[in-house]
Amino acid sequence: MHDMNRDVARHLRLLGELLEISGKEPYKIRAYYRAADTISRLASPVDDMDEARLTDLPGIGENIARKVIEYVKTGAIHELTELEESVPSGLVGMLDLDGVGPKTIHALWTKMGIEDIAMLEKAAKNRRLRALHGFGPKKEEAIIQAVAGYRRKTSRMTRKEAEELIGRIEPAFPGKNFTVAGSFRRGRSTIGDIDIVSTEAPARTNALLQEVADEIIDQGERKTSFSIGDRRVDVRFCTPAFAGTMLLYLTGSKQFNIKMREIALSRGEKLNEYGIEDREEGRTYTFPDEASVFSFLGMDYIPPELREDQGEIEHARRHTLPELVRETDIRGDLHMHSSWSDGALSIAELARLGEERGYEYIACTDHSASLGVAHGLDAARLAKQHHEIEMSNRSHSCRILAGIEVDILGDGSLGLSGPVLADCDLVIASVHSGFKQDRDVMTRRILSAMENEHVDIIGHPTGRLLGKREAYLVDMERIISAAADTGTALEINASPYRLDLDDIYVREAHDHGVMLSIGTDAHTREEAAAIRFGVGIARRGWCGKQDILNTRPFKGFFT
DNA sequence: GCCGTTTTCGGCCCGACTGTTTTCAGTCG
Repeated sequence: MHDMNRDVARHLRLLGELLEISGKEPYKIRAYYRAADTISRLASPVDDMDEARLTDLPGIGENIARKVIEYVKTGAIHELTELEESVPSGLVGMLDLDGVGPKTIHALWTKMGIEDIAMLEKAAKNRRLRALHGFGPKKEEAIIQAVAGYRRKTSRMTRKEAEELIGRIEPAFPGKNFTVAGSFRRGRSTIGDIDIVSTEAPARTNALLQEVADEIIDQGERKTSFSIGDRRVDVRFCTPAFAGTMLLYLTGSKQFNIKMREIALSRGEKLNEYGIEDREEGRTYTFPDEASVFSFLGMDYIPPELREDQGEIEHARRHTLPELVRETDIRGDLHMHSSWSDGALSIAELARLGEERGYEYIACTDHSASLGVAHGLDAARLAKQHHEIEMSNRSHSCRILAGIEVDILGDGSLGLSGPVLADCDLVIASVHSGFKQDRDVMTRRILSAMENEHVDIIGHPTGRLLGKREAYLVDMERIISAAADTGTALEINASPYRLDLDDIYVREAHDHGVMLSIGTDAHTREEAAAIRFGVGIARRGWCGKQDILNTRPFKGFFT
């Protein structure tokens, strides 16, 4: 995300949190949270937006627009600065404790002088909290547990980790009557907790969940929450008759659900996870699947990946949603490594793997020699590799494209010369060094690679490693605009550790008519299956089949 | 504070579960 957008979003959120702890009106607070949300998922920087452009954004009115402009100009928001002076800074951190919310914090602060997590923990252990109205021994114990949980709090999971966790939960559903919903189903690049809808009998499943759970958080006939591996899992039980509204509800997103319920309200209906109640007739309609819910509300089916309240609801009502790319549309993987550099598979093994996966082609894109660590290829070895690729292509139905992943060097030049690149079928240019350059230098560095006539694709364009390394500083607006001008494709790197481009930039690129390519960056057999993650990100970026380079058939690929 | 295929004012999604309560507030998703 753009730094300024991130800063502005963070400050608006903080403003909301401080107002909430101060006990201000909930709707005002919600407005700040919503505005922070909008700005944090904005692809273009707020730096140079005027009041008119800002107020066009959903959830941002005159008041918040002025605060955004104030922050961009002065680096501070006056109202926030004042609030920070009157509210101890440690209180905001207490919001991260499970089961501790703004009302609790307000009471602890004003009635007991508790100002941070350490003070709270001490008071709970000394059994002083039970003196407060509404607090008892169980609440004290819950707070002690919450502090412990906070200390081992982990960041969001990769999708791969989430899949492994789901694998550990599966034994509790021997009948397989469950669907993973939430951000996992929406295809988000990282996952916080796991949400599950199940049509199993609650009593039986609850007993089985006891076996897989590390700790049961709460348990009921309709809903059970537990932790496993320091992750939270929420299970909602339903019958097949109302599985549609239950799945819709638990898939979210939160903003999407709010908007859907507002639409139902405007029709004189009430939407919840059990169905849709016609308030006039007083009868409730139930829906066995999501499609019938959308249909009832006069909308087209919205794929989970689009459910973020980013315009998809309006499109669904006007019947103008795009048809999204599917995994079965993918005809080849455009980014794989072989044993010629740091991969595990030979060229022939790549071809066989491609055949097994039903691909027409795989681009073998090993590293160039300038990256010493990865047994990169120089011109001589590349020529030998091309010969082996030719041999393989004679005997396999899956064609290997003789590609290269060439380094974009610090000054924007490439790790291999023009004539060498000209001999390749496909050239991916990627940044693998000098991540600390300033924004303008990095941006111009990538732009010069895009201007090189041999470069087809920019690999993992922002260089992020999820949960490990932030994206380098780069002006994605300029990159996207240059990609449109030069006809260079931007990669959606499908590795679950990267998922780079981020979906907000994919959507921006898509809107600018930029072609995207999906590549797994696989070094092993197993990693080649990651293509599904990349397709998910493409879908979240509103991409159809026509927007993705590797949905093209082998013939016509080079046209 | 935001917003309008009812509205420029008066609304703002909805329900499960827990703990501390005698009927509900707080938190969460």
